[in-house]
Amino acid sequence: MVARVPRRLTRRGQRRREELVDFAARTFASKGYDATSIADIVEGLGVGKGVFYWYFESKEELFRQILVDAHRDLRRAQRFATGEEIDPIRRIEVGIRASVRWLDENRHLFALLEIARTKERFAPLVREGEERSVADALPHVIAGMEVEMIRRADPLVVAHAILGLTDHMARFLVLEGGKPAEEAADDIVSLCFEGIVTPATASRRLPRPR
Amino acid sequence: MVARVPRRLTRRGQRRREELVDFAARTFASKGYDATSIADIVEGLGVGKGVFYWYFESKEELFRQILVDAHRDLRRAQRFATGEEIDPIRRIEVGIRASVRWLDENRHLFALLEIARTKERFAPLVREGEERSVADALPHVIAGMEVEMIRRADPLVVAHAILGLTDHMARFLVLEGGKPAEEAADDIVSLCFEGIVTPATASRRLPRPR
Amino acid sequence: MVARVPRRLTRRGQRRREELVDFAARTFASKGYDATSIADIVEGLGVGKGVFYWYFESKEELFRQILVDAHRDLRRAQRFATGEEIDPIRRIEVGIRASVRWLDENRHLFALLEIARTKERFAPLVREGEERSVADALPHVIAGMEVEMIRRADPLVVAHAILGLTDHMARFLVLEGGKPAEEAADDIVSLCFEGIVTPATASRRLPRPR
Amino acid sequence: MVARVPRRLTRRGQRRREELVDFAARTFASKGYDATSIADIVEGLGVGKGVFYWYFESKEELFRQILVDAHRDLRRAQRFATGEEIDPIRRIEVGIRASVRWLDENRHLFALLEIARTKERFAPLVREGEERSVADALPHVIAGMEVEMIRRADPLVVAHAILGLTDHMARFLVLEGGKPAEEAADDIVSLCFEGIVTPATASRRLPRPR
DNA sequence: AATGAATGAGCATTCATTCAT
DNA sequence: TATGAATGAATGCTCATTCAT
Repeated sequence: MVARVPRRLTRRGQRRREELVDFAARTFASKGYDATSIADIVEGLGVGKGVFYWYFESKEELFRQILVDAHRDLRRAQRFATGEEIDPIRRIEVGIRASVRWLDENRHLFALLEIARTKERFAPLVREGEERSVADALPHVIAGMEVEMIRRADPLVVAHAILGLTDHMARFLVLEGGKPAEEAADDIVSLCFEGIVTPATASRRLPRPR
Repeated sequence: MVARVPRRLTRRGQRRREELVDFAARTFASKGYDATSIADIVEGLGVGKGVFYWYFESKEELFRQILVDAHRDLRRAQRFATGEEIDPIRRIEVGIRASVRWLDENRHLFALLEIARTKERFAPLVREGEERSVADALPHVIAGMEVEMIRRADPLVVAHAILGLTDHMARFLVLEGGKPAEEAADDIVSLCFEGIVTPATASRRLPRPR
Repeated sequence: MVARVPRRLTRRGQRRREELVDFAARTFASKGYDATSIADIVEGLGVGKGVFYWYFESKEELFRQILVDAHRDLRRAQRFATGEEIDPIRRIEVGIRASVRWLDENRHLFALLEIARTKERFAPLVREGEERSVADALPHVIAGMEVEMIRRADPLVVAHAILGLTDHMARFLVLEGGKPAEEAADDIVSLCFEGIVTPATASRRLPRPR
Repeated sequence: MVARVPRRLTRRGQRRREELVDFAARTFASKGYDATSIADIVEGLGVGKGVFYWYFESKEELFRQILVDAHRDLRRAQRFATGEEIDPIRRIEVGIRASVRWLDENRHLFALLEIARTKERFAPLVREGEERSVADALPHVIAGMEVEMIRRADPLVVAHAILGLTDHMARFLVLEGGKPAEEAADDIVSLCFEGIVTPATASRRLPRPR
């Protein structure tokens, strides 16, 4: 009921806690949030039920924790990758590549985000994380427009498109299609920067049909 | 549990059944699959619990039913729209527009698909529907490549990219952003066909970084 | 979570509900509120756990229900008894006698009230019931003072004293001491109306000691 | 579980123990016995759980301890007050005053007694304490009867009536009504010794109604 | 076709108590 | 003496499904 003081943990306690977080994340990812019971988690680790509640206030809190950690980790990966680039297009590109690599290496967390997105209780958290990623990319998009490298349009829309396409194609190519992350990233970068039509076609845009 | 013969229904029975399907769909969409109980559904309609099990074998069967219907409906909308076009690019474009319109008009079903995608039990169904939509689009993409209107690449990848971008941007622009469907469709079509970089940049692709 | 519509019950349902209320009341009275589990109640009646929640929203709601019913019943008994009396002293007397009789006949409810009084959640309910009983007696006390039959003092204090003494002595004499209700009532009436000192002593009150 | 030898405590240990008893008493009084967990107590004092079980065998033992201590303390207060009086009526009066004062100054213990009275496990303890208080008062009541100061009646009944009235009115006037203890004691003494009817009425007792 | 009633396994959570350090 | 960690039975409550009428 009352917000609890975060426990002071011994080294042993910290290890336990991490064990719980990791195992729970994988279980949530494979069975879904509702279908995963606390019993599943503690039995999977061979510990008593009380252990769970020694480390977490509730199932919900743990899930939230996992989400926040995942987002922080993804963002860290993106930032680390883009750290040294100057060229705005290049920055975006390495961002995409870092994302695909992370999604490949943390498939279960990727799945978790999808799950969370569909739960009213967790959706805001996911959206918030997404907005932060978009916000990270936004300056590069704007910079790209200023130097006429990126077509002038609503930069927010463009940034979102990049993220959405990366997400969707990473799932399709890497997770479902089994393509190596590096190659999938090539495809995604291509799609983003070259578009899907030939230059000749791109310039002869027709009036809105219907 | 023996597989049950689908009931032959009177006209009144059919109306009842539709009522159940529609109300359930909306409830599933707003509360989620697990959080929606059979009681929620029957109480919401002011009928007894027996009614539900008269028309459906289980909660799962109902949900499956809803999903299949939704996909059939979406596909019908897409097909109807593209019916008269010849130009492959144009066919794709009207397909996108039809999709966005449908997602706008059937927001709850859109939400439902997202939910289903994250449940192991229903994911194959959604994926199957998606594959069918991709398959519908594929010939147009291939045709576009043959007449050099679409850049030569794996047509499956291209088709998937179009669908993924449409989905993602429709959610962001229409559902979350409140943009009118028609304008959102303009944006999406633009993104698909013009890409996000200026023509000058598009041609000077750099080597893969890192 | 949401306040539930009271169920429409069939005759069979009503009987079940009463069975539950009665059995629960007796169990609560003998084991206490916390020590009585829902399992105790349903197992005692040989029914499934769901039955309980078909009729009641929660353990707390049931307990509250029982308390309110008990108070209503007690008050009804008191009112019925005093109905025809005119003399204010006499009205009070028959009220006392009716209370003792009720407490004797509903020992388990008596115990329940004591239990409820000590639970923060239920105490207001009990206090409220008590206040109502006091309010019922108050006019008689005031009338008695006006005709110089009752010593002039704060009538609220006097009314409370009568109730408190009745309660306490009924428990001591009837429940713990096994005295017949009628005789216990005699004692209580005596104590109330004759006080405990001889008339000679009563008039020579000394100054406050210390 | 073997009965444990009471620990021999260092001075520091004794202080710790008292701290626990006092804090626990206040917590039990405000939240109730069942609702108070060992965790509440040790966390409230900022110590580990082991501490509790170092000083007490169980939650129940601690509660029992508190009850016994409370009774001893109350009785000591009563005895101290009546110590010098000779007049039996006066002895009773100072006893009442001492009780009210103690209840006022130890509100949480008062509440505790009420709680304990409703728990089968602890009720005998409370009853025992009460009987002891009654036994303390009994000789004064008998003496009062012998010198014709107190109406001849069952002295046990009279003694119980005094205690019951004191308890009930102290709660109503002091705890719930906020009246100063001294004034409340005046009221209670009045009620006890003067009764509630006028002398004229007291003598014309009517036959038992009904 | 439909209703109210019933079932019982399953779930998240609590907590007195014990244990290793 | 004291701590953090662990145990596991018990609890209130939910819910898909079945049944009698």
